[in-house]
Amino acid sequence: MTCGDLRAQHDQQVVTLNGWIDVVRDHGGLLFFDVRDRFGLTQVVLDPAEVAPALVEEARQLRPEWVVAVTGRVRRRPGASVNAARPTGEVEVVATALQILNPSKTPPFLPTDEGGVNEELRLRYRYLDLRRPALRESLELRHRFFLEIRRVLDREKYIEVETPMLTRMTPEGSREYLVPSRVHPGRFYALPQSPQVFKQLIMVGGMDRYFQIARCLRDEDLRADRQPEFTQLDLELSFGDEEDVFAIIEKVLADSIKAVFHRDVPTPFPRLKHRDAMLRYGVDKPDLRFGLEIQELSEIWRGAGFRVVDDVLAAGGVVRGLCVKGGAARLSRKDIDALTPFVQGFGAKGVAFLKQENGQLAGPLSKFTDAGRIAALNAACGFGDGDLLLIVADRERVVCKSLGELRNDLARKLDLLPKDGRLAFSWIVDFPMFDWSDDEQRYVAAHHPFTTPLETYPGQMEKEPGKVTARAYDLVMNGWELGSGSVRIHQREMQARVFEFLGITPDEAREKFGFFLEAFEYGAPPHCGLGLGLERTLALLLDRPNIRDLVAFPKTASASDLMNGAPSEVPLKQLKELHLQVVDVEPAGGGPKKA
RNA sequence: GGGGGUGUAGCUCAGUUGGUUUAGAGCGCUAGCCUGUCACGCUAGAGGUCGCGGGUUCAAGUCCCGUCACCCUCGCCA
Repeated sequence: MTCGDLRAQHDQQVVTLNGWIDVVRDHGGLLFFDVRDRFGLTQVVLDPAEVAPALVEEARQLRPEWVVAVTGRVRRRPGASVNAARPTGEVEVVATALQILNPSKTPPFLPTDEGGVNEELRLRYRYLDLRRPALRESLELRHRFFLEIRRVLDREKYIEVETPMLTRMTPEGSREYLVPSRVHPGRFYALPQSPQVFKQLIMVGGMDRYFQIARCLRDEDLRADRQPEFTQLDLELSFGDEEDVFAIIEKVLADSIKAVFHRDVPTPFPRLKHRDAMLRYGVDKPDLRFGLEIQELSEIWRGAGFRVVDDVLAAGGVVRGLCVKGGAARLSRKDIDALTPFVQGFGAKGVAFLKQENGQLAGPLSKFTDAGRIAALNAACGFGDGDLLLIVADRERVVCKSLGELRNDLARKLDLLPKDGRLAFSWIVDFPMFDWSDDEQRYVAAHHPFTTPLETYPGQMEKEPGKVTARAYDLVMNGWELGSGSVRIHQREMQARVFEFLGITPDEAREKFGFFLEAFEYGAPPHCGLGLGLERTLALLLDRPNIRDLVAFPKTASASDLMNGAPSEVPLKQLKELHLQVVDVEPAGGGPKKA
């Protein structure tokens, strides 16, 4: 019997409840307390007229968070004392025996504290935080969501296969956590940034349809939507293509979101070419819940005499803008001025604007705007009376980033986000195969080097690498990247060409992933797949601003665990065993450093 | 590595231009009273190195410098 079970139908039953004292209401004579467990809350009553004085005395010692076992008889509450606000509010348990299983110190915060508690404190006492309803709900929904995903995939003939945590470092990709080998001096395992290599080998191994709810670890700087370890739905299938991946992922999400959250997910998800996403939304993870699309305005402003614009266009840059309908009145001069430092944060020089109010043009662009340009703007984006046009001129990359971030910022400020809990999923497709790296002065794989390039003619990769698209795709929802995947290269020759183009020599390739390439010489099937961040998905479904509350024991932005103190120093003896020596370490703790 | 924010009682916060009484409030805690509460109520009490270190000043929670922790973010995250 749990603390959430009892109803009027249990009247007169003798039950024992185990749980935590939630609150005590001592009336001097009558004494009430609520016993709480994961399933609910039940009121217990002691009446001095009915029970032994010793029992009442013992009950008076009770304090919040003590752990008890209470035995008593269920009874319907007298008329006016029914509490309709609680599922168990029709009944109470008349205690006949009380066992204190464990007292509790006064906790730094109570599960019943409604208001915000400092997150640092919550993380330090995470086991207390877990008693709070919000976190309990998160973990229960996480459990049910994962369970549903497994059910759907099982029905679709996918099998879950676990892959190693102690694995081999992979070149490229994110920074990895390393684990020193005791047995092999100077050698290290890496913790997997994802099961990428293994899942492809599982395809070579003939499993046909694989998935895993897999832990991934990345040693990169953290954010609200990034933890050093997180959980992915990792999936791979053989003898299929993009369409099969889209179909199964859409099914998994639609079915499990319907089952667990009772929300409808319309399928198929819309698809957007990467190039169009960048043009229209400035980012590769657009929030499609609102419009306010970016407008290409280079040709309209060309030759208008605006020096900044002319210089940018002459240097091969672009001019783009956002047309804020009704924005002339909604954004004050002060609001608009504040946008310049905002976009400067993304590398732009500033924002120029044009306002039309009662037929009058205003703003720095007005003196460069003749009637022809007004007409052109009207045709391009419907710019008219009462509207505000914000433009950024710069290199394309900077313009995209600035306007993309500005678009999201304005959506918040102008309240453009629908409040209907809409889940705007989309597939971003046709990614470029290669990105030019200024740092390394070479092309790097945009997704990863096992992604199939899609050449428009043989040899395009070598001739026009920047124009080759990749058979890679991202899953985006409400402006968050939830997952990404690709059709993998399964033929040795194509893999060799990609490596060669990336400047990975055959020797290097053999040294770094020889085992992987070798596998592909033994009958690798065509295959493709995807990895989907499950905490991010849950955070969006539950409208949580960060993913920490989807994880039982999360880490801080500096990758510390405030509860157990990880990462910790280790005894010298252990370092020696691992053939490690720590150098250049600052004195530990917050004390002053020795001169 | 860069930018922004926060740090005062166990918790959530207030604290004016640097100075007035002993740095406050609510919740929690402790004690007493209370027989139908359910955030029980009433009365009283305890509880503070103002994150830490330095500096300016007759005087610092308040100003300056440094530092630590946490949050948000840019870079980064194939």
